[in-house]
Amino acid sequence: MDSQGRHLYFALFNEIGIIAQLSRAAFEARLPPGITVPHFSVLNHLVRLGDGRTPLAIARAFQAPKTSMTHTLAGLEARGLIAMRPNPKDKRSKCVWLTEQGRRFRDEAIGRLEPDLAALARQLPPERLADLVPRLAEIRAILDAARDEPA
Amino acid sequence: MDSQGRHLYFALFNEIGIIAQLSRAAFEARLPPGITVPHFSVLNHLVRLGDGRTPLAIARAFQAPKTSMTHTLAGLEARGLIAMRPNPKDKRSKCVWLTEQGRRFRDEAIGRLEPDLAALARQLPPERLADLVPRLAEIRAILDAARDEPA
DNA sequence: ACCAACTAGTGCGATATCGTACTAATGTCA
DNA sequence: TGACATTAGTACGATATCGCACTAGTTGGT
Repeated sequence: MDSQGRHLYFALFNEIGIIAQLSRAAFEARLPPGITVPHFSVLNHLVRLGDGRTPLAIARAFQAPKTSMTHTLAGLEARGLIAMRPNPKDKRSKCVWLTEQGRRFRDEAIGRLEPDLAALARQLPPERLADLVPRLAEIRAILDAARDEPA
Repeated sequence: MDSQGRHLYFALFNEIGIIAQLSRAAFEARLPPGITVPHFSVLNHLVRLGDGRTPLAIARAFQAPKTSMTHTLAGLEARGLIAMRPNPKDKRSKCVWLTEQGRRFRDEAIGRLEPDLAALARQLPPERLADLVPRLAEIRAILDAARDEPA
């Protein structure tokens, strides 16, 4: 591959890395101190797709290492936003349940993000980026599949 | 904004976050231990656009906080890949210069990344994603502009 | 029923990220 | 020129990320 072709991929991942960084910082600026994007994302995930899932299942949904998820869940539990209960089907495992505070927290967080999302939507109308999500998902799937393959 | 509209933006930034994470991990797996993507990116930046820049200029090019850049540059200097010299135009400031090892290191790193890039290019031909880069750059610019604005 | 291979979760350690606060130097404006 | 605001870089501290290695529990083949 020549320098031109290489540069396209570098540029792509560079933009993606910067957007991830900037969007994360913007999100966290609207969340209470100590609450990170992963914290919120997990709450949101559980509200949208249902709670009672295992830590590993949640980690996989975010393509995140399970050790990172342990840490994120510990933070949520310490703040009373989730409760971890033993998994009756597998004694090694646990199930993650939302608490009342957890649900309320997620709703309030979304309320606080609303003005920024609205401002963003004004500059970037949904229809202008709707096709982006499936295309990015395709790239994500390719990278994810390549993860445990031979060199 | 309703739940549907919100979800589109959440999905977008979620995909971007995951891609950033996966691509970063894949990159770093091909770099020597202790060398991170930011390390490589800075070397690559200096080779492509010229060295002798100040730390702050480099930080801005990556939309990164200057404290993070201090840390990244310290790592590169400790490994002998760059040299920091005083800036003759401003005694507060410094200039970052590539060493011979730095240039060689960057070339070798690209060589090690080559097989993965080629494999990626097979699954994601350049023409299928060429339009993605400017569209992401637009999003990046919007987020960057929103950074220091009032709530 | 047994034992080996595997799996879920976590403790630990190394390192990255980045905000705050500081120092030294520069710019500005009267 | 003097005083004040601004800027470049860094030290420091708090926290996030994540690989390795370990424990407890499960599974599958015999």
